[in-house]
Amino acid sequence: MIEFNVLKKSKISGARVGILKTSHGEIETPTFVPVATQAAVKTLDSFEVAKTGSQILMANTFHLHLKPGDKIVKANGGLHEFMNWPKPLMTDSGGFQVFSLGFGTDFGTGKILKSSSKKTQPNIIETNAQPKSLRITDQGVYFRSPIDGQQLFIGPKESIKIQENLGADIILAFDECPPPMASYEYLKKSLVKTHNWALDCLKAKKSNQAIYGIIQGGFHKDLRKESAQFIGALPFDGFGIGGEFGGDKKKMADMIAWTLNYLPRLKPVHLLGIGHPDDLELIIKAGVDSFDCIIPTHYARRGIAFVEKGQLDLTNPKFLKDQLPIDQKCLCFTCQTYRRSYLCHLFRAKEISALKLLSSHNLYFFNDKVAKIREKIRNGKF
RNA sequence: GGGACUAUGGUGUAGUGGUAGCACGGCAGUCUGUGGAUCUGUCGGGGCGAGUUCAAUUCUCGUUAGUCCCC
Repeated sequence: MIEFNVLKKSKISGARVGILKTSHGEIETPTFVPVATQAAVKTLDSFEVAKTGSQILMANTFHLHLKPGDKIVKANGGLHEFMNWPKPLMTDSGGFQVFSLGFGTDFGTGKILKSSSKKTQPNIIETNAQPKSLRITDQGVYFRSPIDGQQLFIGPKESIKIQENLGADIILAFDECPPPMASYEYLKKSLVKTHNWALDCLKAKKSNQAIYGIIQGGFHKDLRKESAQFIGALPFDGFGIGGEFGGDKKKMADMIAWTLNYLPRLKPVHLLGIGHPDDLELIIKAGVDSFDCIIPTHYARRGIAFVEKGQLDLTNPKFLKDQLPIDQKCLCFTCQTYRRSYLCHLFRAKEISALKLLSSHNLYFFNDKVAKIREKIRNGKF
């Protein structure tokens, strides 16, 4: 179980600071949640992750079910013990992976539809369309294991069972993350599915883990409202907001704020999979308490370093002569120890230590940025 | 000193008397509930000098360089 207390609400935005108590410690909110899909933040061990100021991680039901198997994790004492991370954990339900494996693969798209994309026109996925490699039914999803091809099925009950075996502090209801180019009718029908699955998840859960219900609805205000009202009325411990929100970042923030209007605000709200540095202030002002995103670690592996004024591509040879740390004001291990020139060399030489050093910096940067925002909220300046 | 073989983008290699292809690489994009991935675009080439021919990277000769063998 968790306990959530809002300590201060901003008077100039929807932002708020709070404390989320779990049996593995307390989390200051709003907080960034690094992604540890396979029970690991890529390139870092749990001690290194802790040094980046991370308070909670998010592991993945789908991936861990396939490898090594949730029963293996359970036999090893659960996720906390397995990965030697004594702090709070949450697990994603696997719903997003269904999208990613299905329509995401078919259309070569992420969940966010880029306006510049010509291949993926909106409204091309009609009500009864199915992705090529899996089948989504009212009960759940049939798919083939990407590992050995065997037929598998995950529905709300299965997802909850897996998440109980994994043993995170916070688990998520199994939802359908609809493709961004889905028609209105598809989204409406998908929403019914997600809502029914939410009921099934609550019914199936036997553990004392906290569970968040997921709100969908795409970029339609009426569907977001309907979803928030339906899910918000159920006895969840918190809520997740998923899917995409349409258009630009401003519209995204407006849609999140709109959705929050229809949720009970005494419970924590997590925004799923959003968190580009340009999004941080917007989504916190909209009122979310936590959000996960692969960007800091994913971009780190491509050589993109986040700094106060934007980002640096450390694979660019111009940095070979740059004696400065990544960010002069940053107190992370990497910035205290190494220069841009050396990191640039490591990236260009494809040394794996480059990925680790930059992942560490980027996570520190994100956590630090959010910590500073918390401070501003406390001081009434945000 | 004599002989043989080879010479094509940055690297490794195809092929051809008429527009030189592939892989890797470089550069630029892409990336939001994970892709060290992928994808897209782009850069870049027949050692040098003669000859034959309408046309030579291709055929011939010379030259230079490299590799190997012999003395």
